[in-house]
Amino acid sequence: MKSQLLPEIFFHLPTLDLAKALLGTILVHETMEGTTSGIIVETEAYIGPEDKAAHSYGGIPTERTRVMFGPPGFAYVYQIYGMHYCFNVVSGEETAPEAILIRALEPVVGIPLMIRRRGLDIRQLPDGSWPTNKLKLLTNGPGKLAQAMGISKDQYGLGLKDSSLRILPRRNKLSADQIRSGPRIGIEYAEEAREYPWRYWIAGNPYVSKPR
DNA sequence: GGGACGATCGAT
DNA sequence: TCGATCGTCCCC
Repeated sequence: MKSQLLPEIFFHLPTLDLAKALLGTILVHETMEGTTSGIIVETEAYIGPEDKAAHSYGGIPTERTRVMFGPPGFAYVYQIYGMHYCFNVVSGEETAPEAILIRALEPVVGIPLMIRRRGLDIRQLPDGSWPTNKLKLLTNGPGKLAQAMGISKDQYGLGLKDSSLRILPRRNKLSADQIRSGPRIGIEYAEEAREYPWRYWIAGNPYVSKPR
């Protein structure tokens, strides 16, 4: 039987390739409150030290960014605007401080727990399904999905291959025409780097934060 | 020690 | 378009 875990080499893909390869994989988090999971539908690559938008720009590690300067496949979690957390997959070898921001998920497991963590009022339809227009509010943005998944600084540095926070393989490979790309979000300050088309998402997926 | 700011979100 | 809210970073 095929392993349910990703092979170690997966995380050693070049960062832009890994940012695309992560689309369609499953992010799982097991906590005391319960388990949640979702399909990764949107990613952004940050390629320090040359990328002015990357926290590793300039190549000098800080206490916050030190995990980016280690091997790939570990969690880089940081707080932004004093109130939100963002979750990243460290990529690149130890000489390359790179990471991939996970920007949106399609909820799969633990939807009631996600709803509770997000403080929203979302109810099942009479047929037992969830309304997509409401459900997307759980995880269509990096701060939202971290809150829904229960990800905070406590998960900083966890190995993503097989710990309580892990990424599992997708069942079917996405074809190239199912992947879209464009400039990254919220980095207007980054001069020439703001144009780099390093945001990737699944075409037509309703859970993407900014569908274009 | 102090000041400026941010890979966001949600209300207006 | 704007305010919330505070850890991080960098300068003094």
